Amino acid sequence: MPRPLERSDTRLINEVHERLREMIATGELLPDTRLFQERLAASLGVSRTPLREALLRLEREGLVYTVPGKGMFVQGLVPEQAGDLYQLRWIIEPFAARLACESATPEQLERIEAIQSKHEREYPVDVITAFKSNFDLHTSLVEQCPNRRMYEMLCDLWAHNSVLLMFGYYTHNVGAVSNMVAEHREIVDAFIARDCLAVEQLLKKHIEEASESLLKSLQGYKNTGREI
Amino acid sequence: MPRPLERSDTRLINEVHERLREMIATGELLPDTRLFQERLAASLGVSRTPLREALLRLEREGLVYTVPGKGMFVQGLVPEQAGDLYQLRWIIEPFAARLACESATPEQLERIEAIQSKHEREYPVDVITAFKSNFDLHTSLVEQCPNRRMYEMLCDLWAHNSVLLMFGYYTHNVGAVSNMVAEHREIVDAFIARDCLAVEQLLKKHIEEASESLLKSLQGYKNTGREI
DNA sequence: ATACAGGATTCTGAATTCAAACTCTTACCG
DNA sequence: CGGTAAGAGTTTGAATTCAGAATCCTGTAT
Repeated sequence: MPRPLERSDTRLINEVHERLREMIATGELLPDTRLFQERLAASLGVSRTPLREALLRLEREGLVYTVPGKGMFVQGLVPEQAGDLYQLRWIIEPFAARLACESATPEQLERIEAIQSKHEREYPVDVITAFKSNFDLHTSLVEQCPNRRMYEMLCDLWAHNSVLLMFGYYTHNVGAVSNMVAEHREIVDAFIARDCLAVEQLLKKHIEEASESLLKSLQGYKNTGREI
Repeated sequence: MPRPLERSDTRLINEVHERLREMIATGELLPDTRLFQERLAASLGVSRTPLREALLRLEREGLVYTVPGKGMFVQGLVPEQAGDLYQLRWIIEPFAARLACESATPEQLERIEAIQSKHEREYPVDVITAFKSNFDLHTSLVEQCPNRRMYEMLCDLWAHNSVLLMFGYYTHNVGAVSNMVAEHREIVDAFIARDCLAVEQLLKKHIEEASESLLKSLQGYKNTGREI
């Protein structure tokens, strides 16, 4: 009997959501940009219906905000929110990484090592690549977390966090990247050695430091809105 | 100058979302119920557009799931997911309660005491009221948490958790409610005494026990779908 | 010149329409 | 009798349309 192959989710909302996330994370859409639905939908080649649905997802993820009768805007950098995000990551991510480490397969360990090696080989790089690399590594540390809901929450936090990294951190203080690579290496080594508690502790410390560094660089940040 | 009064969000999506959450939490819509958009929209007195948008929110909250070309269904009780939810609450909720306790105002303390007293006075009660009471108390403990994103996450977790409580716990093991009331009293007393660390510890223990109790009662649970 | 009023224009929120996918029924064939 | 295929009827996903709100522009009065 031919296995009942499950069809993939071809709804436009997924493509649009993915694309908008990317546009925000890479700075193609700057903070406080007003998102005119007609134009934006046209530029993505879809109608307003799937666009609106994707925007609602992004709203829940904290990447855009709504002003009721007026429209939706790209969420800007509110230092206070940055603190909230890092606090959440600080609580959840190390825990998730420990769980992932406890149930990691050899293939997973190889994958993580590969990502970290690439990360190290390619440094120094442009901001976009460094950001992506960072994202990939943190994602790989938790993607085998057996608590799927926890994993999804972290993905959302990371999507939002990306915006902060792009605008507040790398652009103002790129030197800190080398430090980051070294810290990642420590964590990866612990992970591969299956020292789950060490992974948890190191990641916690890493996030603390990243948070401190970002919040410092956000001092006096002034964002400038723009329209598409 | 007349203060620029900010208009409230009157979008239908909010009403519909709220109402559907309630219908799921109270069991008006049972697990695995298929949600026919036309009929459901009509029964709520709106068109499919705001209904679909509300359903997408619920999907993200984990209360409904989508089968791509087929439709949306009320998320049933997967014991594994119940464990995931409690694990997340265990990590986040005690932390949030501690933060809330640290910055609580006297009015807030009064409010919590009032909710707990009511909770105690009204016991024993029907399942719906007990559930609501429980929800109110847990919500009140974290609603002053300065990390708003954390608070919102907990709201989502609680909305989903409500479904579990309604179907898996109270209905099978109502006796445990009295135990619950006593544990809540301990936590409330610590909160009012501003013993923030005790609040964190007690809540952690409380969630552990609730989780254990629920997972036990879910053993052998078999859910039965239904259509509206 | 500036502030305000009024109307044209644009945009959102919601309803409706449309096309494609899915489901259910029934009829036909092995 | 069981299985399969055709087609009618639903239902979804997406586009379009519509009404009301917000914005912008212009003209007038101070």
